[in-house]
Amino acid sequence: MRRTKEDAQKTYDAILDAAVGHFSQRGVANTSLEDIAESANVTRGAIYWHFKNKGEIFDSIHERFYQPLSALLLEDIEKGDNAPLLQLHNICVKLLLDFTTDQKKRQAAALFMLGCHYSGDLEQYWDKHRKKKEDSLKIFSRYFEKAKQDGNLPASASPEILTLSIRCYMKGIITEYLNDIEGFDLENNAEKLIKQFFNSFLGKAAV
Amino acid sequence: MRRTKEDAQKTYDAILDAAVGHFSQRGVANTSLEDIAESANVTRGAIYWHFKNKGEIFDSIHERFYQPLSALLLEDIEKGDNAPLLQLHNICVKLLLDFTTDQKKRQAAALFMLGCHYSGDLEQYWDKHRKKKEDSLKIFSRYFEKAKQDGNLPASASPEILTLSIRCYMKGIITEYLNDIEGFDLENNAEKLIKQFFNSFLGKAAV
DNA sequence: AATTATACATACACGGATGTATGTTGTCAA
DNA sequence: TTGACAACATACATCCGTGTATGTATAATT
Repeated sequence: MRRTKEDAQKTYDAILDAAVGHFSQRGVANTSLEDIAESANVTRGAIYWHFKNKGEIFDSIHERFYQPLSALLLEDIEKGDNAPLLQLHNICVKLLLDFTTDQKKRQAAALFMLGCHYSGDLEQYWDKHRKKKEDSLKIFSRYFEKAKQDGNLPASASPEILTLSIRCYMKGIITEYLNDIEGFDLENNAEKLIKQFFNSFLGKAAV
Repeated sequence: MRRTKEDAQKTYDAILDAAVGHFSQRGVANTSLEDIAESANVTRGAIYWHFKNKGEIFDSIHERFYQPLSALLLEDIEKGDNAPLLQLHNICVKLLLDFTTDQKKRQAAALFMLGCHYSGDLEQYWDKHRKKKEDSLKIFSRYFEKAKQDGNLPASASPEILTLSIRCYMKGIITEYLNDIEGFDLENNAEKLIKQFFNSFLGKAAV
């Protein structure tokens, strides 16, 4: 039954895919390794060969999910558009609309935003995952600081509050959507919701 | 060992208090009835006498938490202020600040917003709990509809989008706060964040 | 005052999940 | 071609949580 390296990589990926599906739907704690193994068409033996335990699967999923996200954000900010607020507006809309089409992203987001309690076995990953999250969120603040420097923010508007605000807003939209995907028409409302936000400190013509 | 009615009520409450603590901190699935019993200074026997199983504890917590919340919102809207937007602004700030002082509300919110997956044993409560949530959220829309009728909204502003927007915003603020209570200075930022929202369709002088 | 039902504590039976130990087979290197 | 090791599958031991059955003392009932 010994497979080639590519075969092994396939089962590795299959295990992660199966895990993300179960984790996002039922939560990490409610998912047994047998559940994952069955969905991946392997046995628990395969899982224990590739991973130390369930926590390591969880952490591997996090890496696979956050790396492209961080890369996307970094790439966008360094593209250096000269209209940072419009740029931020667009990437927020893009991020939201991505969820409507990409099931993998939906599952991963549901997992890390709703499906996991960093307690017990997962507690050891809390600091690590939080730092990665903070790094991504810091990028958001750069858009506002840039806009402030360019004089595109009202003097009364604070980049710090705006950063916190858009962060919470995005989080709320995503979690409310993920909580009831059928009942939340994100596809039609994503841009309206984001525009609503940017109207709060800009004239409507700005976006 | 047979206790009086009031004694029984006390252990009932102690069980719920203990349960909400564990549930919010470690998640429902990661909490055993033994954990709850120990914190409540009883044995699992007491729990099984008062509740059918863990799911029923979970549901009882929901009732104890949502009833006062719904009542508060209903009372406020029927008070019938003639400045509905200011009224909504104020109650949003109040709801947020409540979390900074009331640990019980914090725990309950953390439980239902972060700590539970309505799968397995809890699946049966999903519809019921979602309907209660929807009922509370409908109240939010009444503020905007009232403001629209009074002509206090720009013609371009849609009450539907505004309702969805404030709902997501509040959800995001609360979940981000609960996710990292130490790192999120809600006490100082609650009003700033809410004002930030209401600036989107009112002059800054309005609030 | 005797009985009964209440409000639990204790004890037990069971399944299910985990982790490990061991078996098996194919692959690749020498 | 033949070890040797990689990539699993299988089998086993153990523990933990649940649910229930039973025990028990006391409050309420009569």
